[in-house]
Amino acid sequence: MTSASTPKGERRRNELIDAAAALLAEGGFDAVRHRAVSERAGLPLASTTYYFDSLDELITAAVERHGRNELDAGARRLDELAARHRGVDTVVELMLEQLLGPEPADSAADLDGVLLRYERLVGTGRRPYLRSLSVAMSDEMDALLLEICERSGMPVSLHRLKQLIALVDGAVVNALVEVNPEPRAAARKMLSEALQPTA
Amino acid sequence: MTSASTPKGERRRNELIDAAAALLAEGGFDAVRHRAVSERAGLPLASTTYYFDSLDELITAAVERHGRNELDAGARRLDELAARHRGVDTVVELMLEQLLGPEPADSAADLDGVLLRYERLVGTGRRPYLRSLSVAMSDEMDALLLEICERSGMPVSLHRLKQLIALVDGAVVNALVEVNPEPRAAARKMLSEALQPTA
DNA sequence: ACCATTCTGGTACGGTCGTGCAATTTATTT
DNA sequence: AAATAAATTGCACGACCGTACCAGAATGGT
Repeated sequence: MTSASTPKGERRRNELIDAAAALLAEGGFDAVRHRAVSERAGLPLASTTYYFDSLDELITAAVERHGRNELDAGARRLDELAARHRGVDTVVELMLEQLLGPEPADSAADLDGVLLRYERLVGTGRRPYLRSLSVAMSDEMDALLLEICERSGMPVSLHRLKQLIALVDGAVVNALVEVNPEPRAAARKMLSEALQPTA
Repeated sequence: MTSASTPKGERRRNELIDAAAALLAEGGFDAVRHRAVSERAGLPLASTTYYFDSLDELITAAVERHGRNELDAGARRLDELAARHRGVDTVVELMLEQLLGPEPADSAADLDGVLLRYERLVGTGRRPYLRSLSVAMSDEMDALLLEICERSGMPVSLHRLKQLIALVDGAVVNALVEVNPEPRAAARKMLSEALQPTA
């Protein structure tokens, strides 16, 4: 069964997705297992196979939930963003917050969070069933970023935006291998330089 | 035992690394397993645990072998590269060849090859034991690319080079999620625009 | 009341995995 | 050739995995 039909069933199914999304955020794709999800949700193992035809489907739901949470948080931030001129540094910070999530106090936690976004990108390469979902979420992210720039008096074309995103993503994946990885700082530097009026 | 002490042992250990590197290139990190490696090398299962203390050590050796092969091939290409002025398009192609490997005729094979490079980058995030190795290989790659630009009459600073690499890497990881992924084409476009004298 | 459908959860099967270890083969020394 | 040491390997243990199965409980329509 791929979807529940009673309200209670729907609630349980939902709890499983929440648990799966949390595991995904903490340990990546490999952490999303039937047993781990069911234990986390406090539900029996068999409930995971009852509500999801396969593990792939469960993972898909977890990716969607996690992405949706992030995009919603981004949209909320955007709602509170007044339209006014902003300096480069501020815009950079807003974009990073959107692309990498809000910066946690613990820098190790930041690494984990950042890691997942890029595991999702690369992991989609070996998981074709995630493609359409990933594409849709990327498009939403693009729209959010466009709006941020717009409202900050620094409008950019979609084309230019994709350059900037590539710059951030590239900076991050390269920073991930460093002995002391600070992907956010690396991305900040790249983005800041690229947005500077001119050098 | 982490290293063999007889010539024959050294040879066998070497065959295991070759097999592991091949599996890595074909199926990513998850494909490097004791049993798969031993079968591929035509050696008994226990030989993998005899020559390598753990799977991590075997994976490390495979990553090193694979990276070394690629860097050596790059160095060989560089040796045959005469110093003379080249157009942007040509330099772009040379850089992509270095960063993503030579373009195979089969575009599906290209995807596999490209995927691995980025699995390695992101995978290093969750495999700290690969960090120092990955850093060293990245540095070698930087040197190779610097030299390519130099010999093509288009010298760049290390700082600028890192921007260009980030651009390529970012374009690739974003292209990986597309319904019809053409990471090389996406990277080519980005890089070409960035190197254009000015628009 | 009934019954069909939906849901629940305990359990087990067949599989892959990393790894430890005793036995065996091979090499070296006496 | 015998004794000793080193290198090699067959094998199995325990863990974890996805998933199928099925008896029973809850639910909702009649």
